[in-house]
Amino acid sequence: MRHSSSKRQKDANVRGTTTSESDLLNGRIAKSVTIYDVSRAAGVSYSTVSRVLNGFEHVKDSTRSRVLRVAEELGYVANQKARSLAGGKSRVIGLLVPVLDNGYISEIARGVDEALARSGYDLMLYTTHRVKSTEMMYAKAIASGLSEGLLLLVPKVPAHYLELLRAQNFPHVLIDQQDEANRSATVETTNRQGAHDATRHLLSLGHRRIAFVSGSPELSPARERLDGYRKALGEAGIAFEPELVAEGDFQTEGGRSAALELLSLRKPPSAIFAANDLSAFGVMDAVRSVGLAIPDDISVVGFDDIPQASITYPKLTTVRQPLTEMGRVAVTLLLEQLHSPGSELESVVLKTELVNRESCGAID
Amino acid sequence: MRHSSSKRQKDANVRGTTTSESDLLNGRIAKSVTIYDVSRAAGVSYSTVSRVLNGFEHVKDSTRSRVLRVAEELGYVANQKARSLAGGKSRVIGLLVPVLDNGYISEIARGVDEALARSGYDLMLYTTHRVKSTEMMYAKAIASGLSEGLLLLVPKVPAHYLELLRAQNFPHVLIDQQDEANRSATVETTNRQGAHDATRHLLSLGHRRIAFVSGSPELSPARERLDGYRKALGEAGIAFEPELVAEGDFQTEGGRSAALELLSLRKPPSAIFAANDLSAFGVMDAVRSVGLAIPDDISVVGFDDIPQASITYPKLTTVRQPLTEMGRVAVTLLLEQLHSPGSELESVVLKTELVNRESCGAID
DNA sequence: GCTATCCTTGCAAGCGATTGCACGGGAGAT
DNA sequence: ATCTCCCGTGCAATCGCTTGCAAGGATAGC
Repeated sequence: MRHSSSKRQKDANVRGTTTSESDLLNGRIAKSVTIYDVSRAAGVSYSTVSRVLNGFEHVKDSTRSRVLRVAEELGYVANQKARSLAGGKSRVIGLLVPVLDNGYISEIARGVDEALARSGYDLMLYTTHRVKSTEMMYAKAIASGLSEGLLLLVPKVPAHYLELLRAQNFPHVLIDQQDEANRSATVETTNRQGAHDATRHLLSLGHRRIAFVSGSPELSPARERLDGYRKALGEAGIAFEPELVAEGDFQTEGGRSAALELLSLRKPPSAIFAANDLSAFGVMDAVRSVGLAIPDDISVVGFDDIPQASITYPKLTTVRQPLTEMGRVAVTLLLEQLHSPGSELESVVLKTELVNRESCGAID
Repeated sequence: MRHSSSKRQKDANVRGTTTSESDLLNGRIAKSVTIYDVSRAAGVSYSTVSRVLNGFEHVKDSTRSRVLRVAEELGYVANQKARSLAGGKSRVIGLLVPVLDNGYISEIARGVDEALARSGYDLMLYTTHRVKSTEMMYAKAIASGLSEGLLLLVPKVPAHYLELLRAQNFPHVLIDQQDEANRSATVETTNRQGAHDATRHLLSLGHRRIAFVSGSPELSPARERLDGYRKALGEAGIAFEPELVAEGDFQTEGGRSAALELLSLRKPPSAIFAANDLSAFGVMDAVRSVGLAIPDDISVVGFDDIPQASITYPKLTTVRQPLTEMGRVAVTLLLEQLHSPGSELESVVLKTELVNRESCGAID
């Protein structure tokens, strides 16, 4: 029953000869310094080292500081794999995104990254590449077991997958997505209100025929924005005209073709509100391609306020979503779950805000 | 000496009662399925399971398929932590970037992500947040030991850090950055040639006073682009005028102020070549802010061809770097190092290409 | 001065996997 | 028919770390 210790002993010796003390002190870390190395150098047991490193309480101060000093000297860095395998924490959280190609996602990711860095967590980035394969996501994110928690910035998370996360009690937060079942923490924005604001802005400028380029209707934010648009119209006593709503897909190309469609109506709109900035860019391009000017002939409004929105010409008037803030808040929510497992699930709704730039003009 | 096996035995039994066979078959994966679970269910030893899972050769076909089937049925997914701890591969590679806020980086990251996904690797994203702390990077990327290799998309990698990587023989690839010592694999583009092409394009349009908004001079691509600009000028018999070079920083703001400076010269340029697209956007904005038109009064050329370049108005003429391709190639290079450790370090130089859009006009 | 209690610390077990070594059995060689 | 040799498989050890349990020492209460 005590062969284990002798095994360790031998092991330590072997390593001790391979990596000489001087090598270590030289900073020429040949293999890697383990807690055993530290424990030997500090003259304590490895469990004591572990306790010190994990901020355990019952350790004599002198011991603690000695261990800390030695660890520092040897250039010890914890092996996260081993640490988490043994039941400790990996300090890694995963971010699941569809793709990496647009400002919307990278801005949120930036917020996530910042907040994570501040809390000493590392970021594992999982991309679904727009493939909705439950198996893949399951396997990658949870079972491979590298991350302690998961941030889901995926348009439409398969219900089955969410169930899995809940069943396993795996900490997670949905970003910019409703949770019908209300059993997951979420971070959303005031989509309806934002769309309402944008539409009212256009109305206040004198526009009466305001078109809407929608997002993919199966996504809740897309539906909410359409709602906001209709509500504002209704309040202004303007009848909703289905022909003024063209279906887009939150992408530039979809915005372009939707706009082309709207522009070719026998009674074209004087303003186009796009469900997000990306499609607004397509709208702008389409407007110009038929020889119209922005904002003189047509006003355009977007949604999101991704960085590109302020470098277009004219600069895009849009509804700002606090993207990086959303990322940061999501991290906060996730960390709360991690730190106090039993606690109530929180959800946060962030405010949108109309950013008035140059793409809208008054009508007279 | 044989207590170990009995320990395993007991362990397996305990688990067997906790997670019943039916539970597993129901897909209600309570804890997590290990190779022990699979081995018991398949009636083989755990090492055989491991061999099958790792595609080892000497396993009877019938055994192999049985194990595979059982693993599938139980929903087994390898625990990467354990796997890599035990000496196996983690199938994770790290990408080190300064920040996440611009198209240049995310396009490359996209290429990296795609290539990685295709090869079944996961991506760990490390952000330096523009802080050049060797310690941090070292600790995060290598010592925490999660990644098998590292992709460095960092403007200026501290020499000390590179040394560390080499000393440890840690697989890595530098993206868009020269390696003076030539001891690391790199992926670069024809910066000099690209700048040369852009300048010649402007010359062919009749421009004689061509200004250059440089990038941060401590970065090799920035220097090379300046070189290409000067070379083209020289070949056209035009004297290099220092006042026509304004220092930028690869950011939009820097581009704006540099352009303002150039535009206020007593003999302002008729064309401005910016060291990258981001600064070109600043240039465009500055040009407009002084009441000039693009391309009628001033021609503008950028470098990179990030996605935003084609949504500006007018659309930006620029030197295209195959960004996603760079990411993909970097992955290829890294994977080669991973798979054949001893082999020669490769470096790749990708071709740039002038993309002629709308921001340049002829001079008459 | 002696026992009860808490503080410190060490040992062993275990996380889930890989892998060197060894062993039994069938195929090919003589 | 006997001897190699290779094939297929199992056992034990190990990766680096966390943590329950237990023991020794110091401190405090009586």
